[in-house]
Amino acid sequence: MYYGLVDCNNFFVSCERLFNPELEGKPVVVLSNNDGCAISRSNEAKALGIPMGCPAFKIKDIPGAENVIAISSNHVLYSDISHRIMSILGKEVDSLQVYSVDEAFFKINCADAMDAECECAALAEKIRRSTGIPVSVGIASTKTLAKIASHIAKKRTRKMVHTLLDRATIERELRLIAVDDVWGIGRRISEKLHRSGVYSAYDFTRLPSSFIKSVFNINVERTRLELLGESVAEISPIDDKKQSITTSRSFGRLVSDRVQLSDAIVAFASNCCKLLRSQNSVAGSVYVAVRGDINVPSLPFYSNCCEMKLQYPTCSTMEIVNNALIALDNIFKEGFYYKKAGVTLCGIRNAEKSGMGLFEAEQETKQRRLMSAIDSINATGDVVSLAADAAESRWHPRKEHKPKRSEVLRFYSGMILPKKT
DNA sequence: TCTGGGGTCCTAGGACCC
DNA sequence: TCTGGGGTCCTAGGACCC
Repeated sequence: MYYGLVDCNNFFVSCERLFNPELEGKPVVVLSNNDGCAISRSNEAKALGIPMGCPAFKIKDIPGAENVIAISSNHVLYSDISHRIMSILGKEVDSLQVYSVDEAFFKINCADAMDAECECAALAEKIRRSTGIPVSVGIASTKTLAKIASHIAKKRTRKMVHTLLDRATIERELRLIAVDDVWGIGRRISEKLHRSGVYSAYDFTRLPSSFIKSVFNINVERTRLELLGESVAEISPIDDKKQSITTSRSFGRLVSDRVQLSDAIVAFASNCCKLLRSQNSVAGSVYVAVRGDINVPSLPFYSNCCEMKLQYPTCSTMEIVNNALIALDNIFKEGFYYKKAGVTLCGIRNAEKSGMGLFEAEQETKQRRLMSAIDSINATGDVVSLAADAAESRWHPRKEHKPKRSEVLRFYSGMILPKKT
């Protein structure tokens, strides 16, 4: 049994190219919310040296990057295409684990590596043909090695599939890979590893287990075992329910007005509640955070947060919005300029097993009926953007590189994308 | 002018209980 | 006068991911 990882190539850019074939072969970046920074780059943009997360205003200063095409992100579109890809995968493979919007792990029950490679090549081709999105597949004996294999397919061999099973080959590859690039080793841990003279993934595998467990934690040791071919990260069972739900945004312009900030909090909290109800859950607390802009040294910086425990677990927009506004009152300070705010719902549990008293349960059921009626009325709208449009608030994010809506619709209606049921 | 948004998991330490 | 030890639960903060 092997592990496979399907990874969509330059996913957001590839999605945009579906609707605008003129973007093929050109350097393209997709920008984050508020057109802040690059969050997806075409191979041509990567070749120009535009790093991931590069602030949008710095891109034009990179030599050769004057003609880069920048596009405001459209996450609704990307999520739609992602669902289509995952549903194709779901029909073709065993035990699919959707890991992110553009990645999924699965099990391969082939007798030998050759068969596995053929099967995965057919799978990648099927996805490309039916969605137009190019993907890379990594095959290995553990999930961590499958990640490395798909990385090699993307960056080095430029083939759809790469298999990493032979022990000697694995060792050779691990010597070439920086420990920083291993899945599960982030900035902090790699800094610490560097201080111990560990730079390559291979060096990392040579460290004693006891050292890693005492200096780091069990997850880092698991990563080491996975690199050595011992599978300890299983395919997790599919559970779509979120344990926390966040809506947060950077604002288009700085906001100092309490009413505008409240507008944003109401919209964010409402959006969280809509998501909460869509997974049939209730929340135990609501957490509100606000912060200034650290990049404007001339203004005093302030950031704060406040969590409100709800009287009983609920999915009621009214209840949650009220508490979010109380939380905002607790932390709002007059005279400061705010760049970002967010609302998070915590203590999420199943609505049926929420452990409420009889009275609370009755109240909650009434609220839930009312809310589901409102949800069906609003089924087509987006609470966050509706509120923003109505108030024309300063906090509404900028999207100056948005493709014309008519173009997207025209492509969209003729496309392969699935109808939502 | 201008630097995203949304998640998960682990751990240390405090509170509390017996 | 004398002031333990161990278990469990919760939470804040840190680290990671895409």
